[in-house]
Amino acid sequence: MVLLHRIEAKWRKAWETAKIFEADPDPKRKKCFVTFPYSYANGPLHVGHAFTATRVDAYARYKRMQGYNVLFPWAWHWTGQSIAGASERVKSGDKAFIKALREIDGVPEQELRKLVDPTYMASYYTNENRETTRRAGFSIDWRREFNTTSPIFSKFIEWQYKKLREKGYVVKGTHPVVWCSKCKSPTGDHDRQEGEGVTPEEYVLIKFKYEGKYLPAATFRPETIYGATNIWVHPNADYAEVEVDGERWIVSEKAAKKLEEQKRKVKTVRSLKGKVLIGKEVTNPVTEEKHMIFPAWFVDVAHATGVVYSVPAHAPLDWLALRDLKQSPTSMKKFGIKPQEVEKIQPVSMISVEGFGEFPALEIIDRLGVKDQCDPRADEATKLLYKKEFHGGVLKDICGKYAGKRVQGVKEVLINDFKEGNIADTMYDLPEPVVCRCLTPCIVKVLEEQWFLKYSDLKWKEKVKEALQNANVYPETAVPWFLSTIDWLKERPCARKSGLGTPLPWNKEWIIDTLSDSTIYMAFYTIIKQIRQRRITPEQLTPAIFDYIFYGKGETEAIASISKLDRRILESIRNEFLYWYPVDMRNSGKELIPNHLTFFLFHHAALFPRKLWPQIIGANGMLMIEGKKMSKSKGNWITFRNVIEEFGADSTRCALLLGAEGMDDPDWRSESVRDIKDKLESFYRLAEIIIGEAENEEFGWIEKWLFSVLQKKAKIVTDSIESLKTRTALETALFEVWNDFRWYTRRKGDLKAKALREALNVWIRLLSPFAPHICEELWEKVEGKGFVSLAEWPEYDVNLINPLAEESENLVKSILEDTLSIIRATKLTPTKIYLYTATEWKWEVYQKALSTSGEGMPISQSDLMKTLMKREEMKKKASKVARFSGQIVNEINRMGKNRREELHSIGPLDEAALLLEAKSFLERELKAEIVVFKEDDDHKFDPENRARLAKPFRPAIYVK
RNA sequence: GCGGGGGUUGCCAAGCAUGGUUAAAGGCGUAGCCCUGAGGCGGCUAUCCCGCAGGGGUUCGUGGGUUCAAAUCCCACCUCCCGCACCA
Repeated sequence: MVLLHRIEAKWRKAWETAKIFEADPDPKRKKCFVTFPYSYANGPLHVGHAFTATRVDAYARYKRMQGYNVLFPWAWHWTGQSIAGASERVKSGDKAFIKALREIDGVPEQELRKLVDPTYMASYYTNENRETTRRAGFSIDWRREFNTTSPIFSKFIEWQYKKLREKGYVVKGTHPVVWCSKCKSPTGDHDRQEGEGVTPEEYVLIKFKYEGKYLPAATFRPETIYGATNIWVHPNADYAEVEVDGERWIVSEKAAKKLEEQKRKVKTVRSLKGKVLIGKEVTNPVTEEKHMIFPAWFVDVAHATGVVYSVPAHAPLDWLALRDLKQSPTSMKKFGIKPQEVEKIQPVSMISVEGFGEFPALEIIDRLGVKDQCDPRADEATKLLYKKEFHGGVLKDICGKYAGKRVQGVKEVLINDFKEGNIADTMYDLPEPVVCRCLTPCIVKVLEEQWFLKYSDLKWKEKVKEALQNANVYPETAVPWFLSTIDWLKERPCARKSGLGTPLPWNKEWIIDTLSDSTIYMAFYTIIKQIRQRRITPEQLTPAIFDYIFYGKGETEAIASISKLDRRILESIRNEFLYWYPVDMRNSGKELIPNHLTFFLFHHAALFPRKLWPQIIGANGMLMIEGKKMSKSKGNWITFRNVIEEFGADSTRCALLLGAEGMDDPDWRSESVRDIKDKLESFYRLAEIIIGEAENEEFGWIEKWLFSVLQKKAKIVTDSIESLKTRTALETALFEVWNDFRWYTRRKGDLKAKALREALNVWIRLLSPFAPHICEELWEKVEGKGFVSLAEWPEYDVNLINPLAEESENLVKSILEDTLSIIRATKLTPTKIYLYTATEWKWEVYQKALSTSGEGMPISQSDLMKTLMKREEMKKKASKVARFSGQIVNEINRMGKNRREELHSIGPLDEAALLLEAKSFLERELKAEIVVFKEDDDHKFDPENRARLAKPFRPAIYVK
């Protein structure tokens, strides 16, 4: 462990001193620009960040070794309200929060009290996390670091917004939000004490006419108005007559207050109790029928208007309430209702739905056995029927112009028609209570003068889809998710009134939404270095300058003089942008697909020409901790810093990458990190031995074999990293290659060949994107000069592929395995093992069979025989040939085409020679004498008559 | 509800887009042996079941189907996880 830490510190320093990760434009080299979504500076980096970032770094390092001029920059996200919120919690002395800071984040006491200042908090974590990032060994160009509240960055964001507005992508409008009247701000999910996931719902209010006024009854099912039979109000609740936008409405008092928050002009005229309304009549604005107002205790005045209309045929609660009412004539008298008024009310059927008769509500009540309106199953019945009728319902003849239409299809149309005819209005409300963390019940507020990004714009969406198609997405399974997100996105509010960030350029009291800071900021990385080096001030960064840099717009000379900039500087910045852009690879957690990554595409599509759109987009799973989701409250929060200190950077990086790829969620287990650490240490020791022992120039079969399989492994690693399959890549580079080295060592019996050291040289390079420090140290030992970080990536070399060598080793391996299997099955302890290699004519038959089945069609034994019998020598032993060909036809047919071609191209093996070569190895392994015969050797020892079982690639065995 | 991704041999996890070389990579764990003063590390062997000859049998969520051949293709079902907006 000490060793690993020492190595890591050494190379971290060496890289920084040599500045090898600082990337400047170089027209002679291909470039590669990779980015990681900057982390939010309200806490320490955790192992989840580490997983995603390590994937980016491994890719960056791999590309750099391939000769690309790689730029991997890093920055810090300070904007938004989380940091403000967090320091607020410190200020207010939130005990649990402070405890977490102290114990999980490891904030020292003297720093803790300074965190009441949000800017201080952001810079505190930025410093912490920068150090963590350094220790992780990420190959970052630090000259381009910035945070998102810097004045220069703000200028860039302002430019972005001006452009978007010019293109009509930023629009003004209103928007309903869950609102806390005490905090005077929207109450997001994380700010809630109660009501997680609850969003404002739009209710349709059917305006029943009542004495020159309106009684607006709230519903989600306005189509049922054709089945209305009466109105329900709560007799004991408080209602009010109010003036709403010039009309007289009667709604609950609570509803009146809510409407005020929803951009309506509301003036209370008088208060009244619900019972005042009972027994009165209203007019159905659609059917012009008269309905009486009845009392109902299920009506909740805290919900929408506190007025509902009754559709007993299709709404279980309405039917139940009506039935309850009919059964208690006394209560009706109390309200002055004649029992016959209730008696005469019959359900009106107006939706036909499969599986139900005239009155679905009645049927479903029977089926579920609902007792009365207080029975909790009443709710279940309502939901069930609603779903049924919505998806499968058709409106009946009494439904006017909507008759015969499906409920699902006609609903929107009907609502619009009703609104236009002043039959209906709408209001927002919360379907379930929401309580703010400050314990205030929330309401819905319609925010005015809200600014929106018009993600609903169909032309924009089309362009984004092009951008998506233009990019390679890894894994590909993420594509449908992107597509559905693009389709689903609507107007999105893009400015808030609180938190850190850039004010809207045309309305400074609004602050630009934090997610807009992360859409095209990669372009900023390409220019910040020079802006800083040239000491350009924020004031100089006018929109015209950005237009020039990003679009090449305008006369260089003129633009330069207005901003008091040297023309050459301006050109140089423009060129640097053009050199690095587009983004070649951006990778993030999959949870950012529905927001950040899609917005990233939206804004690029809107602001940049096609050739500057992103090239590769990667998404990965969410890190789990010992099988559970990481969360501070569960206490399984693991910081990146801590694991680096405990296990070392290389072990951490490898353990993370070996966890998962694609969109699978990797699992962090401390046990497996320890294993990886041991593995790396043991790899290090093995490498040292190989380096130390290399002395001779041998390059025999086994060396050829090693280099051949190494090529294949290099190819797998290369192809895998290329498509961001980092797990496969590392698994191959570490374990699979290791197994090849093991087999070599075992076969060879020593580590003295210089060729082995050459192979190690390749191995170190294959591993270095993943475990860069340890590989750097070994590179120094094996190569003596330069950085492995800049060494040439081992490309697959087809000239080193040696099928014959591989097949020879396969032969030795399978002899060893088969013999062991025989020993196991027979429980013999052999003293002598006889091997019999197949005779020549069998090889001829075998080759013939391989070649005639070349086209991938199965061969038949009879066809094979026909071909073979053309030759006299074969005819002479026709029965033997027939028996043998029968044995191999199936086996060959079952091979893939490639395998057949490969075996055919190798031709007959000199198995006897190969086995003699491997004799001492086999004797060592099997602890018995090995004797090799040819099948047709007349002097062979073959008491069990096994020799005749020999087949090509499969010598017969006799164990004694 | 809508949308997305999964269910593989003790565990983690490949394979599935291009069906056959797959009882199914690799890692971990477990057992035996070797190495070592001991431990760790390392090496070998085994690890679905059966087997005194390299073999046989039964497997890849469940149930059907296509095919000479299916973990891989088709259909239905069961089941787990994730996202759903003013939060980053």
